[in-house]
Amino acid sequence: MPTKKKPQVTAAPARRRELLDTAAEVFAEQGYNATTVRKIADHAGMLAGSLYYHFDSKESMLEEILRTFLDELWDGYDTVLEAELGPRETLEALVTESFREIDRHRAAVAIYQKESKQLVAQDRFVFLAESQRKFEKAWLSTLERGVAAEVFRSDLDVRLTYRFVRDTVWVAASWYRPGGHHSAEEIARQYLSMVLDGIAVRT
Amino acid sequence: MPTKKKPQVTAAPARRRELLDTAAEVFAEQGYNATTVRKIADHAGMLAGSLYYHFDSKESMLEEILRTFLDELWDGYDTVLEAELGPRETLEALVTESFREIDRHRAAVAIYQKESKQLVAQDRFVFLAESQRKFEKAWLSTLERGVAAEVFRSDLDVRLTYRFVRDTVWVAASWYRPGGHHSAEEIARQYLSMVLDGIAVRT
DNA sequence: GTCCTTCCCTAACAAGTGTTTGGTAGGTTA
DNA sequence: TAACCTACCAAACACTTGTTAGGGAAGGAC
Repeated sequence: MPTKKKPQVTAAPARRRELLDTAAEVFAEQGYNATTVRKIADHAGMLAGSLYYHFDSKESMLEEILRTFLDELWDGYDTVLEAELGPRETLEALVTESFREIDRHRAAVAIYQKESKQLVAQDRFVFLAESQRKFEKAWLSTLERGVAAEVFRSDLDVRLTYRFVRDTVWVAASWYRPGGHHSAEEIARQYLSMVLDGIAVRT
Repeated sequence: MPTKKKPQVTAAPARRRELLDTAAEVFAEQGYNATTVRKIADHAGMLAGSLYYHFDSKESMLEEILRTFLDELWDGYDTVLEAELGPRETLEALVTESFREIDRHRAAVAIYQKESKQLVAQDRFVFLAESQRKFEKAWLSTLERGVAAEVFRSDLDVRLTYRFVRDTVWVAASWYRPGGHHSAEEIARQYLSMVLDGIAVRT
């Protein structure tokens, strides 16, 4: 009774990565639901059925794309958090790191932004919810530390501030294009300047 | 040769409005493509085919939802712009007006945010592109006036600032729920405070 | 009563969906 | 040469999709 053999997930999946990249591109551009496996196959220069040699399902492609992105994101975030910088420096580092991730995983970030809300309800995507909780905890505690240390304003609702900073950073993925006018670091610098000091002239 | 009669679009469409509201709700929650006409019909307590007594197609529902929203949005925006306030007061009024629209058209705004990018390519949704141009012009000129009048900082990229303010405001629709902790005006006030003066303590 | 309009249902349609099955060309190994 | 593995194709599958055609119940107009 020979079980069907699939290519090793753990082994070096050169072609697999290629296909995931093109899939991510199409998902980001057209939306997950509007993307048919035939469109993905078209972009990859093959037929729809051939994708199933590499992947179990369309959904498993999406899962792998998001997992890969979040794994790398948390690599960066954890490094920042373990450095135990001051609140303001932590915020600056987190924002900068976020823009670097947008630079590296533009498509995955766009997909995450658009689809995560509907995906978290599904069992196979619970890891999205876990990531969100961890994310919120990291940011909220940084903001609260800053308020306690009197480097961030205390007259603002912290949760509102959190959503403000979070959204401000990540929506950039919807218009950011690598190789554009500004580098990720330059955008991070200006964003930080706006978030920290505002856009009004100081009087 | 009797042409098929559809209910008058111009006449008072009480039921029509109801159906559009529920459709908008489902579109916003599940995404346009993931929403089937059967789901909409379910939420409205009827069968899928019955929707076609009121509407030509699923797409025409979406169009009417977005058109209605944008019409009301520009009613508010035009009123603000015609008042010819100073740049800072204009920005404050535009932001406040935006949050009021989010309060009134939460579902439509969420749909707009998620789908407009893919819709503008279609002929029947060109009005989205026109609105976007008008929108960008209104905001950019306000920001530029502010820089010239030295009420907004001149060391920031104006286009970046534009996207910053724009996104900052509209993504709120993704988490805002009417009847929550803060009113639309209260959120607008705090957002404006952050955008204008930043979240850092002034030293 | 009859007629007409409004609003919905029943039942089906064709097109498109994700997925499966069996096959096969080409390279590698024995 | 023979056996085998990789990566794909060809063709179909069951199901869901948006949409349509015909019918009928309720109620007001005449």
